[in-house]
Amino acid sequence: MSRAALARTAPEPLSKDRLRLWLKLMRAAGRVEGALRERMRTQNGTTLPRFDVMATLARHPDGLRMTELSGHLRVSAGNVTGIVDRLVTEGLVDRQAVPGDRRALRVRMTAAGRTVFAAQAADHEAWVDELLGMLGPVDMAELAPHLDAIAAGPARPAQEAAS
Amino acid sequence: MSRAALARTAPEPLSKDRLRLWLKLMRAAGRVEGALRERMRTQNGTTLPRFDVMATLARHPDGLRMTELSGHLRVSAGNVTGIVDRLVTEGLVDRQAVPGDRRALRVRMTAAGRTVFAAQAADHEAWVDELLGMLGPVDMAELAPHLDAIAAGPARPAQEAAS
DNA sequence: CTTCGATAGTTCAGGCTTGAAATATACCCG
DNA sequence: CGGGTATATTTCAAGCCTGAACTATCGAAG
Repeated sequence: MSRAALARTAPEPLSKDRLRLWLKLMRAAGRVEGALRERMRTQNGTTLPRFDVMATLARHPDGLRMTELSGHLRVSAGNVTGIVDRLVTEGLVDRQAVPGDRRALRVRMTAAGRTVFAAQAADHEAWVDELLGMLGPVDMAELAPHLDAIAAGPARPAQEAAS
Repeated sequence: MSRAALARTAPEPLSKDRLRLWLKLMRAAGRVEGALRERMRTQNGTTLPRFDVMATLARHPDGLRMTELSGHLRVSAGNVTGIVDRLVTEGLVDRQAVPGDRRALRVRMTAAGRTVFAAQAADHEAWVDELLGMLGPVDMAELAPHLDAIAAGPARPAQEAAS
């Protein structure tokens, strides 16, 4: 078998391939993210993390607690505190007490925030459309499941995976 | 049929699809990067950026100038200054004058750096192999060209590019 | 030789990010 | 009720990262 023969001369090329693929994945994500960050900064005077918070809040008109925000964005709670602080200073977002729980705060977009976000989101979508313009529907259909699989993490050793 | 009908009510779903794909790409890269960062920190006492610098220097035994390092890593020159400073403090790397040019510095791994890096690189490869373990050769062959295309950036329409 | 634009590197302010410690409040159990 | 554990949020130190300003040197053109 060529598989076995290959294995004899090159014992484990697969892990090297995965390393190379990881490099490609990083470069692809980095390129798009870098371009988006730079445009957000120069053309919209904001940052990607701020925009991400706004985008999350836009999908939740009733607001989210800090913890929920941190969960949706997959960043640390302490980080969200700082970003929301800045958005509050800019008047795009506000924090309100949560009736039943004096520990918690609900973050919501202000009216000004909604207006500003609408413009930013339109630009953002156009930029992504441009930056990923080389991908047609077929390409995306091919990519998406793999990316989802990577994001879902390695398949667990049999027994636990069964759930 | 339903395709055409859909297109009539939703004229441009493609940019939304690209947005969704960008989200998936970010999540995939973020998941792997986060896992690698955490393991690098807890198990190797280092960081991904330091590791990246070491990995680049490992491929260039004669060393690289700061500018070359910054170019290979695609990060700003100021950033590289800080990371190399820390690696110098740790004794993993050193800076030497470049004979013909008194502005430039050549950064090279020390003997200690090579030893430390060898262990880190082995762990790193194993972790990537695990984190991307759900991808077989066929999956990677499918992914790679798309990722390269994204990293290469949008193809410019020939005419406009000229202006 | 002098001047002047280009290049190598550092420094700096501002912002993002994490993990850990600190606060304050909630909830549960006896 | 009281104590103990868990949760929500903030604070902090350390590090990463960028873009811009700054210093020093180079190289070429007079």
